[in-house]
Amino acid sequence: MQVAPAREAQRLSAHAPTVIPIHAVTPGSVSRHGTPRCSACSMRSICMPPELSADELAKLDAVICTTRSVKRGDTLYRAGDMFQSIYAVRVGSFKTVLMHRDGREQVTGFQIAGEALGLDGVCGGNHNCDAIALEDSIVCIIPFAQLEAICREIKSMQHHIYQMMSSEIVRESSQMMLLGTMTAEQRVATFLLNLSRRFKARGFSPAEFHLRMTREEIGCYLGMKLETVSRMFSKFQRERLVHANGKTVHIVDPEGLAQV
Amino acid sequence: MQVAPAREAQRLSAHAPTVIPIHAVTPGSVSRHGTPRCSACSMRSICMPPELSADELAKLDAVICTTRSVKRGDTLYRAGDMFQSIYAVRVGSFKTVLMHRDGREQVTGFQIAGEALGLDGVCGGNHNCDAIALEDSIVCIIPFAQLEAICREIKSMQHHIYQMMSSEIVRESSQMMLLGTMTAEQRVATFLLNLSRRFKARGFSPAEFHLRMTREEIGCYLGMKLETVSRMFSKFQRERLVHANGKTVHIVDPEGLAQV
DNA sequence: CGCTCACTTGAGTTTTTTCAAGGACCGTGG
DNA sequence: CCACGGTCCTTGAAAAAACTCAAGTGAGCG
Repeated sequence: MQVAPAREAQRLSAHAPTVIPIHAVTPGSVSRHGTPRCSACSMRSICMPPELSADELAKLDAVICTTRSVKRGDTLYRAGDMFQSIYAVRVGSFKTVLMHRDGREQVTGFQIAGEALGLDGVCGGNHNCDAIALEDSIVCIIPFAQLEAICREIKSMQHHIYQMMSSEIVRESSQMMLLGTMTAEQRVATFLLNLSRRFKARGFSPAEFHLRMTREEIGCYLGMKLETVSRMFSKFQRERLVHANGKTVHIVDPEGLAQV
Repeated sequence: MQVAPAREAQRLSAHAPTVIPIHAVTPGSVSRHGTPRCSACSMRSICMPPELSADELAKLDAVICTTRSVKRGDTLYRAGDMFQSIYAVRVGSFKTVLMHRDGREQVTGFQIAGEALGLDGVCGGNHNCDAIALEDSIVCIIPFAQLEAICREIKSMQHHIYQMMSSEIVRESSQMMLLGTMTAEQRVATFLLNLSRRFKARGFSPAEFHLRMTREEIGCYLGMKLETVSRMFSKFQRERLVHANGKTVHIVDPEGLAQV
């Protein structure tokens, strides 16, 4: 079920754990990652506030000067690691996993291109969860101390960072509602529609996409067992709401799915 | 079960939805709320970074110049209200409630004295949930635009606000883990221990306290029905872990509770 | 003093999990 | 090119957990 990474990276690049102003990404631009400068980055409209001057962009370029590749299955950071930077996913996708002492695991989010990682590390100075690449991925490294300095100078950047963090709070609230009040069926439907919406917002098909995560990871995110996730996929298939073949998903009837 | 508000307000004043540096509050100081100036506020050590100069405090005083009383059951703000300020609970306690179109409700947090409210409003410019007082309460009003201005000047304030927001992200992650992976028994145990810890951090008894929320609100926060909450309380009572009489809770065996 | 609201408890039902088995797909190496 | 091993996915049947419905109790308030 693992398809060519380059194409897949693009397909999946439209989550929204930390809400950032979202624009379509022209296909092809995502994989062009030789330029670590924000001023030349095709994803700038996704990561950054829109109203930056050339002068302000230059300041950003001076700070965000490195990227990092993370192979599928490798960690970008682990819980307990010292916090120094936040990250913007440039290519690929990640999951963040919170681990309890007794071994219980909770996937707290899936992040794709244009989305932020590591905001949980600001408090306490250590990362709070593991960030693991779901496929070969590339992130921009944004040293937080320097970002703070920029935010003291550029009002719109300051506000943007506050908005990013607030968006993450809101996203997590929604996920709490999902976990606290929805049936297994509703959770899976909501999950698929959320993915769909994010893909659409990036200019990809909202109806057909590939999942980079396993049924187990989905279950771990939605608070249910992998078998239950699988049963819900089968149920939606019987009801002609979704056509799923392994990790390939085709949403046939989005309205029907929303009414589940 | 509603006891004299003044005493109760103090008892409950030790949650930690948005983690803020926590110190004991000397009894009596909380209800002395005629002074809306941070420089003279007995809770400053809870709300503010410790290393502020007199000059910096003066700037804060100029901004945080109003408080607001909210009667039990009244809303501090509602979902959809325009966002202008964040709030610090000075006296009393609140719940934040997220409502789905179909009527489903999720309590996303309980906030007590010294804790922040409204950070979810930064993104989008509107509040995202309802904040409802669990008892007669008083909040400090902190206009966010002015707070941002201060943060551009005072580095430690800037970092403090980032930490507050990050703490809220971390708190919500933990709640997702609770909702996603724990049994009803574990959820209630975790809830009680969390309350206990927060009370203790404020100088109140970690072993004995009053709940300001109903079983239904607890259930709504923990993703279960009120009957299930009640059964867990009874179970803990039978097992001599907790002695509960209505809203009065006595934690008899914290270690045992932690091992549930 | 009576009413209402919150809480407790029991019995039966529903949902989800657990355990188990089998099948599909992928990458590897012969 | 094909066989093989591992991982992932699907499905069924039984068990466990939580919910629903229902009844009854107790405490605070007007």
